[in-house]
Amino acid sequence: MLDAKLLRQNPERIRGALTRRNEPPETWDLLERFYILDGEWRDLTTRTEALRANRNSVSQEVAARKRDQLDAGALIEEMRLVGNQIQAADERLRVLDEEMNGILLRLPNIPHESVPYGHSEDENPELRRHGEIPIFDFAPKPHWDLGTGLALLDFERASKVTGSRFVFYKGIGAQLERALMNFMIDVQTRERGYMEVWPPYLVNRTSMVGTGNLPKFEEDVFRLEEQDYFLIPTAEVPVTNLHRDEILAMGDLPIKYAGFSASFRSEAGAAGKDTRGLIRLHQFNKVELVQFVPPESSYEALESIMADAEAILERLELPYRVIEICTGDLGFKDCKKYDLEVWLPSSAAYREISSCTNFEDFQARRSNIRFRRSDKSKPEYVHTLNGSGLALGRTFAAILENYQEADGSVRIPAALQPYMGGLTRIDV
RNA sequence: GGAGUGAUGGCCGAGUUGGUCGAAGGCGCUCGCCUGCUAAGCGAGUAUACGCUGUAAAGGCGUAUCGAGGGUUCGAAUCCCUCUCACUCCGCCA
Repeated sequence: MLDAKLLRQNPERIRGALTRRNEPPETWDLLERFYILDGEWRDLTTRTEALRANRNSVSQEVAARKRDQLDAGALIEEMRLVGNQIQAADERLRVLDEEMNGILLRLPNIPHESVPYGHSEDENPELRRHGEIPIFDFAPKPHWDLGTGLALLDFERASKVTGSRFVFYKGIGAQLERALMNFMIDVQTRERGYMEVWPPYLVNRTSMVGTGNLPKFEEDVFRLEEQDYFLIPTAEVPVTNLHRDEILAMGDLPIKYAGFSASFRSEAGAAGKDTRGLIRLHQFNKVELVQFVPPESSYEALESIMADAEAILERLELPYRVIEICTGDLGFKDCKKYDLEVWLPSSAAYREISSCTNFEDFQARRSNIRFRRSDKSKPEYVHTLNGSGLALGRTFAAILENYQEADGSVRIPAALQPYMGGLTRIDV
């Protein structure tokens, strides 16, 4: 969330951000509403605190008189009235507070000045491409055909057991998914300085609010009926919340975690989109990279986190491109974001496989994650970042499609072979 | 799931016949002194947020915070209620 002080002191900056982001009128209404509430809140706070100060000093007086065996009845009576006024004011302040906080939690982040202006995803600039797009002398099959043909994937039974948008990985398929997990985690922990974490898959509401997944996007996630717990939509949520309400030492930073988890998305509103295959499931696996850094180095960290994700694609020798997200396509909590998109031959298109984001202090402020430069200095908010490194399901799909052969068999990328017991190809 | 105990400042730990408690004491930390080095010793300091005021910085005044929320009271760390979490024992379970 944004700093309430910033809203007060620099309304033009906030309005500029909303303009650049192409925010709908509702967001503007929220902002104007905030200013109205804030005026009343500050006025009432000042007056209430004066009443409190008065009551505190008179109460001392009461204590003194009682000690001296003097009558304090008049003072007590007077303070009873003051107490009533305070109570009424508190009531109103609580209401104001709640609504203001609700607004703050719903106002989007301010895009970094370097983010290109644009209205929608169509205006996201492509920064660069890597790898050779494979040329097939046959019609490349989609991964779901390859996967079911090789008995690696079973969508039919998954929809019997659970429902649509779920999958069973089986046999070599399950092994491949597990190999991807180990490969990705190993690269990030052994070569790129991340600490491995395996987080809870359920989190409480406070954690979801902390990362910015709530209150605005409740329809996108799964919630337990009997308890206010949510299935994590990404490991970003539990891993970022690891340090909620903590004050870190400068020497601890940067903190870098690579977390493996299943991710759960309700995909509300995605009816009809990507209905086949591994691209859009209610549950998928992902290795997520999360960093906590001092503010001055967060943009450097964004570049490095992207490089960490790219390392996986490069080692798997998958063709991909990098795009930068323009202001109009930026997520609610993002300051700046890059997407990595992998080539999928069956659709002859690049598809998102990783997204690397700098949130600056947006999440840190919500979840109260701070650090001290030295023992004497005041706590400051850290900057948080994350990036997928990578989404396993989409990587699985990309391998099947890019490494397929005319007969429907699939070669195993060299980097993965040690994780597959030396297997070099999956034969029909 | 049943029974019980507890939650105080960076840490430990007093305080529970309500008032002089933002909170004793110790440890840690910071600065200064002392000191061949180290250790020890001496002195001072050491929470956060918000509001008002104000500045080049600072500061000043006030309010709130003793797990969270609510209540009683002129006044609550201290009394009452609800919740959360931790620990112990029993049961169950991977």
